[in-house]
Amino acid sequence: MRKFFGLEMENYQGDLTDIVRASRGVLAKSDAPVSSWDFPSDPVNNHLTSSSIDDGCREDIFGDPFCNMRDPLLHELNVAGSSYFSGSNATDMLSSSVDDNAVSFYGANSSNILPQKVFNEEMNGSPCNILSRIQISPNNPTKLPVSPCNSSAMTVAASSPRDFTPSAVVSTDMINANSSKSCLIENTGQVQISSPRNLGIKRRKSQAKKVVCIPAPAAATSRPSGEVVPSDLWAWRKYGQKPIKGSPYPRGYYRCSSSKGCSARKQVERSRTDPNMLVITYTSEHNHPWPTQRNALAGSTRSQPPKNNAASSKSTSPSSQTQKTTNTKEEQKESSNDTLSPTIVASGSTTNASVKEEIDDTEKQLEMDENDQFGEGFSYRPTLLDSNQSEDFFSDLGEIDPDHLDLLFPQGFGTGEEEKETKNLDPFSIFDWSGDSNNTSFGEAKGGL
DNA sequence: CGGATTTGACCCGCGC
DNA sequence: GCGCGGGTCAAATCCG
Repeated sequence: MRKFFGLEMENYQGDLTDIVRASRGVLAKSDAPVSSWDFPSDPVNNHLTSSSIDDGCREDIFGDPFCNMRDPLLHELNVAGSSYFSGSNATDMLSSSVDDNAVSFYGANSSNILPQKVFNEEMNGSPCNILSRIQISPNNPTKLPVSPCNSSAMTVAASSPRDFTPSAVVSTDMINANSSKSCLIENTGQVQISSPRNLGIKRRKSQAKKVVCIPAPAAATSRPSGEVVPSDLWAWRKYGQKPIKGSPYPRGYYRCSSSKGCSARKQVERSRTDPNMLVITYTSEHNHPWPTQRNALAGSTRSQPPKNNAASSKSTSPSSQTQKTTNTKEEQKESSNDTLSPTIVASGSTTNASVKEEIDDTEKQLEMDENDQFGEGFSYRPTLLDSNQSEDFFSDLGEIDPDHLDLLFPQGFGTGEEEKETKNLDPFSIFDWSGDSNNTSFGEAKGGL
């Protein structure tokens, strides 16, 4: 990353201050040598201190309205992010005690830590998964299964759905390594948002944005088909796609289809430098409760991408033309599946640097402050965990079809009650991954929920 | 048939 | 004022 950062610094030098404002974690990156690409021999020493990590969440200092929010999605991401390190750099995590949950999880059995090389493999775009290589210890309930798939490793630090609390913290260094350089690039992308032009856009939008950088569920180069992306609770409908200047990858535009009239939107695009990374930008907010039955109102997400030639032939976008037959299709499919990878890099509500939120200015900040968190603000509802709704939600989670879980965790994680418990640990379909065409489709997973 | 996806067209803000 | 680029709309199409 150092190397990476050097490059980025050159590219975005003038916007460093913006980076600082946007995310201390990102800022820290400039000083943190940790990188998935240029990993220090002694990651522990080179990583941020745990204190910095803990403070990392104090983005409220920077006016982060999301800092206190409990977004299941973000928690999911958050936890996942931690999990990623379990396989890649767990040692570092343990030493830094980044997250209580993570610690409890990892601390229980550090022997399962994957070698650094595994991490490196992952970060180098190897389609295969750390998770598949992680051994799940039946004797260690806290250690969660790993999903077979993709670049993201994932484990859940929480031992139960209710453990998805803000306490779960992803360190910025975790983010660094976790997010890979592409993610960092996207972080610098934040800087771009801070550019005059982007300021204008923000002004126009007059909305806060939350950016999440996650490993792409499917590498543009390797996954024939069947890749499945874990999803958040919301149903999203794609309403547009545009080629983005300077990026070989198009950006997909989604709006919430969980409820009509919901203004929540998100943008999904691949990192321009690392197709394995996806950048999801959330804008606006949900104006409705969490769907207890995900996609109850939404139609099915297409489990199969449209025939390539059909869409490709129609494509007239110059920049995306070539992508159509390669990355674009996969990306779209990923996007349609709510592109939320378990290895999401960070959580705005807990700490992190990779999830960033942007507020135009103090005025915007005030706007956010004035907004009811459940109304105008991002509705990544904090109430989820303490409301009846949340209970409903989790109860619904308990309805996950065991068959699906079997598909997800063919290796199993023990037997009997323990196994059942494990199944409940994936309320957000975090482990709903499929590495082959015989996938447990997203749609199926949704049905399970 | 309802809902999602695709994609060209349109709108808007910004820089020159 | 014009062009560029990002964001959105909406008709056509696809899919279960």
